[in-house]
Amino acid sequence: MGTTERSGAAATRDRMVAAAVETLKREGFGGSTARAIAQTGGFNQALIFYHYGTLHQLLLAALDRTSTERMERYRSMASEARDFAGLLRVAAEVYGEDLRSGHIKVLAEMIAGASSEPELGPEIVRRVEPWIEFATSETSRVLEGSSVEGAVPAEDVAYAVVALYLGIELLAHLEGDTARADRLFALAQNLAAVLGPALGLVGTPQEGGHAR
Amino acid sequence: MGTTERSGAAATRDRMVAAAVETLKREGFGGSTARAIAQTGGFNQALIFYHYGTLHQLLLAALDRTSTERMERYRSMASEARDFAGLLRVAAEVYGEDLRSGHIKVLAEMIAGASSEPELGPEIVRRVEPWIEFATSETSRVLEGSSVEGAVPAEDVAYAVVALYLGIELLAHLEGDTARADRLFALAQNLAAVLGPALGLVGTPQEGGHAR
DNA sequence: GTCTATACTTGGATAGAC
DNA sequence: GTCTATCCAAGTATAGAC
Repeated sequence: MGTTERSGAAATRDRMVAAAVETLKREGFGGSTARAIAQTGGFNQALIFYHYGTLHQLLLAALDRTSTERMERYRSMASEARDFAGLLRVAAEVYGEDLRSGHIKVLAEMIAGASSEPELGPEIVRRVEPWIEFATSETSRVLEGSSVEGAVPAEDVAYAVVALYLGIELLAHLEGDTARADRLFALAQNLAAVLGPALGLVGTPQEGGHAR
Repeated sequence: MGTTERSGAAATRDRMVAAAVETLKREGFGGSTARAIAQTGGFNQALIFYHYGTLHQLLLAALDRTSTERMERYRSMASEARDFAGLLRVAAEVYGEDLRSGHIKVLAEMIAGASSEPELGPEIVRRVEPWIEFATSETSRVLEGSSVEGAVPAEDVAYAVVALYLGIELLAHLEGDTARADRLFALAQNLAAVLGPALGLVGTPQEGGHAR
């Protein structure tokens, strides 16, 4: 039991969330109508309203699922990295998965879509915050003891990193091309190898349990 | 004459584009319906189809207008800057204008909205490319003669910069807060002051005529 | 809990008067 | 060239049968 499968209701709700995620990735926010999602999942459109009340609730549930799923992945990724370069290396790997699978696209689409549905705004803000917090704690860890600690506020760097991720998603999917994004991570790793030691950046994120 | 005002047709088309831009900023892609735009501009909804054929064409015209307008501003800004730090300073200023006025939001919304309207994709790609090219040429200029030239491909940096701009737009408007973005530019200027000289970054973008 | 049928709304687009 | 009126498609959401 749990979130996997089961006869009846829970299993259906699961399938519906999965269908919503897939539709958001493929068709974007504007293309994720109740009818489109139902067709993707092979169930009836009316079920969405029976189980979730409104389409927005289902979309938010979809965002919740990808968000927590990926957050786990990013956390375990970060806990494995031993230094700054290693953190960047695994980050590139995990982000590569996202880019190709479209997980972050769900977030970007929901953020952009929120402009036309004001009621979604606050709900989405709540779901973006954990990512900024995660990026902040990883950044502080990397900066700890470095020569720029104090001069570089971790929150600001974290904000930039999250923004960069979202922007890359937008561009990569627009052009249907992930090669540039891949090269960007390679470049970041090279720069890290050069600049990191010079600034005294190390970061020892493996001390576990530190999760916010 | 020209793009400013005139009796009749040209003036109306101008008002329509202006209304489309304003609506895109305020309501996002999904909220920019023909009816919403017409109401914003105080003209009749049917006029859009008379003058532009389809709503998409008007939206693309709106993107064209903001895009070329802002490109001029960015170009003249860049040509005034004498070194890397100066470039960052004026960039912060111009981007601040954009952030508050919502000019880049139009671009971000169109990119995100393109997911659900496949026909828009190629048109939007065409309108994003000049920005990446502009960022690329500015980046090469800054890197020229520095110690990292050769190790740092200008196109990749430019891609990252454009992505970052788009991402900041999404986040800033979601949270209705431009303070973080402002601090980010302040931070970038501090880092530039420290790292720039160390890497031999200078950049002398004032040699004019170098456009594109 | 799931389906079919349908009410209601909104939006893109066209026709035709002025 | 601009307006009113209207058509038609697509969307959210509900009612009611199974």
